[in-house]
Amino acid sequence: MAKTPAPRRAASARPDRKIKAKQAPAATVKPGPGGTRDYLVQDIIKRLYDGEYEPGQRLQETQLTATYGVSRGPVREALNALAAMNIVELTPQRGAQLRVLRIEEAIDTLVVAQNLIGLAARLAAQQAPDSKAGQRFRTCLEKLQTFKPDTEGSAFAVARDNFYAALTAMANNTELSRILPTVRVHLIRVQFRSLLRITDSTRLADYQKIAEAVFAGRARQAETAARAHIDRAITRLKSFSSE
Amino acid sequence: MAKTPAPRRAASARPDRKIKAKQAPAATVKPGPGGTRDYLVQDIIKRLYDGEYEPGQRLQETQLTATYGVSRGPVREALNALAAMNIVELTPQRGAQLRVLRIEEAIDTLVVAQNLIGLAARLAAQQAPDSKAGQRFRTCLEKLQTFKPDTEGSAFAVARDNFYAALTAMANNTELSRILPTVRVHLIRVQFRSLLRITDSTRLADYQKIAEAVFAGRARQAETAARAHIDRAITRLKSFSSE
DNA sequence: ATCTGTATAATGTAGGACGATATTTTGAAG
DNA sequence: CTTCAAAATATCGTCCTACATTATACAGAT
Repeated sequence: MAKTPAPRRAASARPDRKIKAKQAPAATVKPGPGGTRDYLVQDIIKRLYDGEYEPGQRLQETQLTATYGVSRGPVREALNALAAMNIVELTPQRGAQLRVLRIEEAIDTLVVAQNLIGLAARLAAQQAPDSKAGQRFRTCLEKLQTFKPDTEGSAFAVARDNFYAALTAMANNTELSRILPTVRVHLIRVQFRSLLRITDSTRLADYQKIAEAVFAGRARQAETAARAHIDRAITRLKSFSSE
Repeated sequence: MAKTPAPRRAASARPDRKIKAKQAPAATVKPGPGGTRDYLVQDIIKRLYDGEYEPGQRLQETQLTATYGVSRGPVREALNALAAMNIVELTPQRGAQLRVLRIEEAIDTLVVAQNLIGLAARLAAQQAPDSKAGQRFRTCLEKLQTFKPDTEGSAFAVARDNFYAALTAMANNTELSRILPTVRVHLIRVQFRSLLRITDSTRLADYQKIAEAVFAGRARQAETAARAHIDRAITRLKSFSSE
């Protein structure tokens, strides 16, 4: 095995990887008081999804300061927020590094997501299907079904996020609403997209099944369906981790 | 004579609650580089457990700066970290306020905690009991048992935290280890101490039962025991919320 | 070649400053 | 006297500078 080492600072160990320093000064952003940190967080996530930043890349305060035209204070706060979301890894005196999920960690995340989303489905099924949240959930499902089964890209990702968000909202559990968005399932898709593609073939049917159980008020069945859906991804990843 | 310091943003919504400012200068702390923020977080939580801070109290940066003898930077970072843990509520331009849970929110939190801790117990039971994490778990259990059944205060809270942390560590799921500490079950105890006291009578037995199942490798039983333990608190709270 | 000490770079924190904003207080109008 | 509006005040959000601490890189010694 090659060294596992975390190339500490400047990837001197692998000078090959030239992470192109951002070039776009990004026109100093100033969305208003209190919004700077959130903007940084959102933008860094966006760039990560867009491939502009890649897992493993180090995020240096000075560099971010220059990129966004803000001072170190908000930058540090944004990095702390990202660390709380498990998107970056903070090491004392070493700064922030975009997290790279080992496949085992991805499985761990999915296992937790499986439980929480299963819980959400169960709770949602116990709510009135015709409530405002229920109707929103129905709308999100229909939106999802407008996509072809093999659709890729951010449009479907957004629709899926909305689907889960609506499911969570319908569950009507404040703590669940707080905690579920911090489980960064999407990071897994960013990193393991190719491995998971196959499991996507049945996803629309899965969503349908979950929704039907929810609307029928069958809590247990809704939970089972949700868990089964995520279980496909887990199984798929496991088959690669054991190789 | 100038009137009392005119509390700036006195909780206008509830002016009744008299909050006394802390007085202990707390001797400037300097645990080393990188440790300042964590120390602040831990100490604020500790004071909350000890009743020195109470839910609803506002935490002002200037005041914390004076109390701990650190600058605003680390204070702000600590407050952000506490917000990520849902211990304080941050409002733009209004600062931090120790969170007050409505009883329904407390129940929501316990429901989520029930699932996650149940998951932790199940996973832990599937691990080797003699592993390093297993031994640590055993140690934490023994430590817990040294407390009298009706113990109150931060010492027991810390021991219980360690117990759950050890259980989680034994579960060997990185995502669970990240997410479970952000579910602040103990805040509920701080706020609803009187309502939950009765359920405390059996807690030591509950912990024992969980640990036994874990060490015996009975995953299902471990999960059930963990869920049952938290279910007591949920039931208790529900009986008050429906009144 | 490996080890060791120094130089360099980046983080962690301090402290001061200023604009923006929420709250309180003051003042005016009814 | 009550109600509403404007001024006063306190606190937050951000910027800036500075310095100590610490990890890394590099050069020199063994």
